[in-house]
Amino acid sequence: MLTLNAIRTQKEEIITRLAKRGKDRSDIINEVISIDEAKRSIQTQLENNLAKANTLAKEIGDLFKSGDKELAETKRNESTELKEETKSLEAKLAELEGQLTQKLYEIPNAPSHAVKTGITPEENETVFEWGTEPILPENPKPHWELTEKYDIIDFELGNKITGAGFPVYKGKGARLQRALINFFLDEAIKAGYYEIQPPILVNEASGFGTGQLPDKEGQMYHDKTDNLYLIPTAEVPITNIYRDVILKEEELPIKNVGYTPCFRREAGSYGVHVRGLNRLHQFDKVEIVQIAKPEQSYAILEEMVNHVKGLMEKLGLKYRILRLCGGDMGFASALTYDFEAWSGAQQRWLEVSSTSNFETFQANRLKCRYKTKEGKNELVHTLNGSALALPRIVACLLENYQTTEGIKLPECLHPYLGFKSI
RNA sequence: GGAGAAAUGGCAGAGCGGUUGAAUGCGGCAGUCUUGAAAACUGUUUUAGUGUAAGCUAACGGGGGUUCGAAUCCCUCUUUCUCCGCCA
Repeated sequence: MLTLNAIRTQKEEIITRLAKRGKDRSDIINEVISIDEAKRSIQTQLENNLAKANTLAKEIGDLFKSGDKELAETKRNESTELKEETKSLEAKLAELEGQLTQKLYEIPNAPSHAVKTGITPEENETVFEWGTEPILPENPKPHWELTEKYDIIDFELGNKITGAGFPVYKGKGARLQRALINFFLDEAIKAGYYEIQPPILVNEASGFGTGQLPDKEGQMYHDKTDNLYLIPTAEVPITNIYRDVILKEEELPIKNVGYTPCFRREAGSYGVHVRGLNRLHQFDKVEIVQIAKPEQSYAILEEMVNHVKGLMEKLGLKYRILRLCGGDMGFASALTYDFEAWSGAQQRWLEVSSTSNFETFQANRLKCRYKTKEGKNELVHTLNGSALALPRIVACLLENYQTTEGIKLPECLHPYLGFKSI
């Protein structure tokens, strides 16, 4: 969430930046400010009361010791009265605090200055393109036909075991998954990332920390017995490592990478565009996460984008990079680049990575700070990106590398695969 | 799953109803000494809110209660440890 301090001191700027999401939020910002003012005034009264009560308590203690029972009794009554008042102030304060956090939770992150105002995906800006249209045989097959033809991914079997959106990878299909995961992890490690294998079930506090809760409750699978959530992305457990942590300045930036399965309920998605691997309930993803000092975070975002570019180019997949417009960005993001790979047989772009700077939005919820050289604690910036999400990469690899003699997979994967083609 | 014990500052570890935001030790930081370092000595060393500031307030796992007053008593939740059972 946005910091109260930012809302108080840079109100106009925040309103301007929020407007990039295509909706005016000045009302809610003003509400926050007025609730905060009311809250602070109550708080001052309450603290004065408590100070009085503390003094009285000390006096009473002394009076009892010196044996002046009568005066002690008088003061005791005085203190009891004071307590009534304190209770009602506490109740008011709690209520205002509740309102305040409620409002703060409703406000999305303020988009960075580089972000274009807009609402729909059509308004995203293409900032980079690479690669050429793959040369395919006559009547190229979409991946869901190829997976069936070569018997490498079985959607029907997944239906039987679990349900739609949970495919079974078989034989070379399973090995391709494993190869991609290892390839992505190794590339990240070469780039200086530290590998983490986190839990894939997280508690409520972690869901709040990265912003999935309270809003996107319905997007996650929830185990009610133990009140745990299946992660929609490794971002959740990996970023939550730093919840309630004060880092040393020299530790930053922290670069972590982790492979996890990801689970998304995808409530409300349907239609041809979700066929095959295009949209799944369970999929594999390698995620890169960085924790940075504010002044370095945008340079780091570029570095992360370059890392993903390198992966796409080694895989030889035609792709483009979009800078999302305000309205298409996630709730917590200040700036997001989406990578889309070209799917030769479907003749459409598929999103394969989303790389974002959250600035202090997550850090504020996480209470993740670092101690500056001057000894002050300041919120860090958090960033993350998919590097990469597997299913659509697999779809594009299968489609774009299909030939009449089989699917000839790119060279960078050969050492990981143990074979060259399917 | 059953039985028991515990949770205090960066760490270790006192305190068990009234100058205890918290003894003591270690660690960290600054200084004295030294050519430099070590040792020794001296000082300092949590976070958040509020206020121009002095200050005030809150926090001893979380939440609630008793009391004029709680780290200290009571309830509850969570976590950790030990023993037993089960088990990849």
